[in-house]
Amino acid sequence: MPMLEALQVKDELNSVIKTRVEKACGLLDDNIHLYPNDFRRDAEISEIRDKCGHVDGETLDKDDREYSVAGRVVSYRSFGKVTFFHLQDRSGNIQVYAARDELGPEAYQRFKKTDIGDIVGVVGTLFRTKTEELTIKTRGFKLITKSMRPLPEKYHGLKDVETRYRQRYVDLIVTPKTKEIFKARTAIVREMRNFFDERGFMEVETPMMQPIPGGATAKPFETYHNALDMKLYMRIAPELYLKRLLVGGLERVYEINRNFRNEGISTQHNPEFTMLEFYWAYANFEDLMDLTEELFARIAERVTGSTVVEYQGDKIDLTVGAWHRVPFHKSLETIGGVPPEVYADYEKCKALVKEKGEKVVEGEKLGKLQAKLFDLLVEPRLVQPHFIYHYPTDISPLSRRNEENPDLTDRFELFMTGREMANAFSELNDPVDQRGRFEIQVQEKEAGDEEAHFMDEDYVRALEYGMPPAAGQGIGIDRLVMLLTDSASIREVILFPLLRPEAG
RNA sequence: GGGUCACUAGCUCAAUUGGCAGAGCAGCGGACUCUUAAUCCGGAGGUUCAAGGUUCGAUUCCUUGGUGACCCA
Repeated sequence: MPMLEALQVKDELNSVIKTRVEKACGLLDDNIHLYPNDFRRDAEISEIRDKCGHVDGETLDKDDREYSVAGRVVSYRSFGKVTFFHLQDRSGNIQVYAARDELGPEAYQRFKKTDIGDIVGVVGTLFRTKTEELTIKTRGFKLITKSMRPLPEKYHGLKDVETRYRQRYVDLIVTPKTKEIFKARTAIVREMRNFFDERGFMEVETPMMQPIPGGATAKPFETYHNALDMKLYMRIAPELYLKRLLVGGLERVYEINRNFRNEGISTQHNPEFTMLEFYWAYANFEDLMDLTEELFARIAERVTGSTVVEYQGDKIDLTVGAWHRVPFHKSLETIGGVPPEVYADYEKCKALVKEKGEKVVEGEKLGKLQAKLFDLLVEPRLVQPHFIYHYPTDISPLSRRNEENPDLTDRFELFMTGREMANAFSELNDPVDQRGRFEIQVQEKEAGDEEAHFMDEDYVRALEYGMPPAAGQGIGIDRLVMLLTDSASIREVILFPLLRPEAG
């Protein structure tokens, strides 16, 4: 039996798979194609439900309209001469009834070889069972794709998270919530594009492989181009390229794409993640706050049906106008409980950071210490949406200085559910100031800070041509999807999260 | 990077103080024409994550490693 050997997976041929392979061999012996591609469906399951979900059984019995549907067999209940099963396509599930009296003995005998997990095509009319369930009565039946592996248990489903992530294809078949999350993810991104397109923003794509990684404080992945004999970095942010486009006169641009950061993995961090970044000429960071409220409220409304969303037991109010706006220093004081005489004093600030168990690196600036206090004492308490604005200049190397206090920048970060959701600022477009800030970053890099910025001469040159005043923002798409799908881990909203190779 | 926990049949889970490794579902054979976690009868299914150690005897105790989850940094 060459088929059997050909299908054998050398170390995984358990008895269930073996039985299915043998069954497949039997089908081939009867000249039944295991993987035909000539069945054409004329309806998706949700269309049938939309059309006939409310039609009563008597009316259905008078209607001899036949539907052709295709999908995966996900359950099976056989009574000998009659069988019920559920068929699942991308749009939903429907029960199917197959009876020997309807199909004829030979066809029914062939049908009985169907396994759970097979993809089949069914042609039939609609009726209601004794329990009033809308059901397709099979007149014709065809195997479309033979499944060699058993699906997880029908009642408990697939519980093991490792298997769910590694074999997402199985998870998508058997866990309805998984499919919902990724449909929501697509809807969120689509809504986001609509929002910016309507406002005259142009979607662009900028390099993901960059000779100089920039635009964020993060450790990059390194790679190498052989033909050019050149070291490259996977981008940590598109920012500096998008702002070059402002110099070029595009004025309103956005990009939704992947960033890569060579840092730890957690329930909130995947090494590759998706960001929206957009840049808006002749606007400032306060305009961005208004726009952000509109954006979030609209997406939440369209995707979940409400501007108040439930996240891990908290009700988060995204309604326009309900958002809080608090200056960075004031948030340390009123939310973090750090008095001004402490956060404004370098030594006292350093002592408090150490007391809270965070280490202090030699030569670290006051702004960085304040940011550490913020992360420890303020961020976890920001459950409802908060714009925290006027960040210290020395941790904001690409932001425009505040006109009244040059030690602060016109920058905000957006927090909710105790985590950062967005980072935004009025852009620094003074090339002299920008060069100076890069130089300070380079010094920090030389002092051992792996996350400090590189000098980017071409970016400074671009600014020297003149970049219009602008505001720009980055929003983490994965975290937004987590929020709107009530997902506790970022891995739930990434189809294939990064995992170590399987053991063995 | 540190800590805690988990890993047993295809899936979901048991296994007393260290004493023959089990159940449900799926699958297989049989009965069954309205079930939906269908039901009934029968049989089958194991490198207990891996390697080593202690022991007469290890799923269980110890060591090291692997993978994952959660918490902390």
